[in-house]
Amino acid sequence: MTSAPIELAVSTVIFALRPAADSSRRTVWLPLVRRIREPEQGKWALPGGPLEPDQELSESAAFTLNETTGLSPSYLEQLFAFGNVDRSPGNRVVSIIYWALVREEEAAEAVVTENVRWFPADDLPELAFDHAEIVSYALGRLRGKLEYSNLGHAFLGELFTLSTLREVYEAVLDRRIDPANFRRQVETSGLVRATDQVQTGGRHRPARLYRFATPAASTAPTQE
Amino acid sequence: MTSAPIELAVSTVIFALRPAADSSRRTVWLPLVRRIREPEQGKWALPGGPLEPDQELSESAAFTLNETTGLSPSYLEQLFAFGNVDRSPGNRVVSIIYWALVREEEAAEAVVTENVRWFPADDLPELAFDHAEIVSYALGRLRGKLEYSNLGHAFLGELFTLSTLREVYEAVLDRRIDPANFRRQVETSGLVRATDQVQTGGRHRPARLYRFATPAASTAPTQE
DNA sequence: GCAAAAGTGTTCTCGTTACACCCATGT
DNA sequence: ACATGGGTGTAACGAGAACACTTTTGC
Repeated sequence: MTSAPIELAVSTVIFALRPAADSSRRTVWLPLVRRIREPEQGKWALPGGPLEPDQELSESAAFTLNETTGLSPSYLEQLFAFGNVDRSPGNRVVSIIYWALVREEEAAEAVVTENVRWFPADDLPELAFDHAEIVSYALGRLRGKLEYSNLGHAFLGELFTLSTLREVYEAVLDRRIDPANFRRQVETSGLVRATDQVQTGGRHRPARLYRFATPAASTAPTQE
Repeated sequence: MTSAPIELAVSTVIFALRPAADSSRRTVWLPLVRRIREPEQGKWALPGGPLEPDQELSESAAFTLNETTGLSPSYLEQLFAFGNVDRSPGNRVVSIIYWALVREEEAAEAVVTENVRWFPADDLPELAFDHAEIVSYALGRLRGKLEYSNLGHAFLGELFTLSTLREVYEAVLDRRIDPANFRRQVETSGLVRATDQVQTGGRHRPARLYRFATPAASTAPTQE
């Protein structure tokens, strides 16, 4: 009289910046996969899969991320473990959710198939299971964390202008930021260092290029 | 050729305020259980156990908490899922960790046996597995969260003086706080409401009693 | 020259800190 | 009376918001 074992899965909320539908500016997008079997067949869901016995949690997240988008994450962190008894009809699944960021330059090359598609974070289709709630929670974490860390790093390449960095913040936080104040805040934060290069080409004064002072941000208690 | 399944456990870091060893003021304490079998037999560990198929994650945490201390938590929130491949010798265990607060008045009645004992958070014995790392992470969360929420609620009864509340903050954050400034900050925060009662008995001016404006704090994405 | 974004300067407000000082009670 | 913590007043400081203004490019 052994009951069915509890299934343990790892799924990932993957964020990237992409031009908005009206292409005026960038907004937050994420890739979803269409479920090809029951339960919830046909609905869109977060990429993920069962945890393998010899696989670290973050490895599992990175694996499904690559499987889905063909990309490598520039940032990856555990979000939360969702395990409500009734979150999946018919079986008990505990999902450990990660969230990841990928650079815009790379996200442009991401794989798109019949069953893998990118959606704007503020205009999602109906999602399977409790995944809508998960995405909403992940978005909150992204916004919150951007304000007290150098998370913008993960969306940008090595060199960038302060305008570009500001656009990242405006896209994620979905509000305008005063360029003058933003400049001072970033410069005094110490997270960023000016280079002696500038970016020309715009119909205006060239912008100085910056780089991040620290290589990356990882705040999980363990680097698993 | 099926490999051993991954074990899924739920453990809890339980915090309470208790008088320090020199009894001068209160500090943070937590209960640990002694492992009575391998692996890591004899070492102290966080209370926990395997997740049952029909049990919510938080139910499992509350169950082991009650089993260990005989108490009910006034606050309970998921902390993190620890799942490194090598964190437990011989088998693969993914532990979903909760952290909990219990009121001082109740914590005084907590069960203590040969294999269950309370320790000061800043003077722990050698712990089993990665539990020392887990406790350290939980302490950081407790301190961080205290500063931007009404978490102090969970340590206190319904009525309290602002001095008592300040002592909670001083115990958790382990630093002195200016009473005058603390008073103003709390009063303008709106988290607290003055009553028309005072507490007499001290050899000084009676202190006004306050109560929290909101019944409780729960910030997990799901109330599981 | 003009538009546009880069970059600087200035002021205002508000929250935090430090600390002086008064209040009300028990002994 | 006086010690003790409860409670109020106030000035200094610093971070952030608002916005005027100057600089340097492309066209």
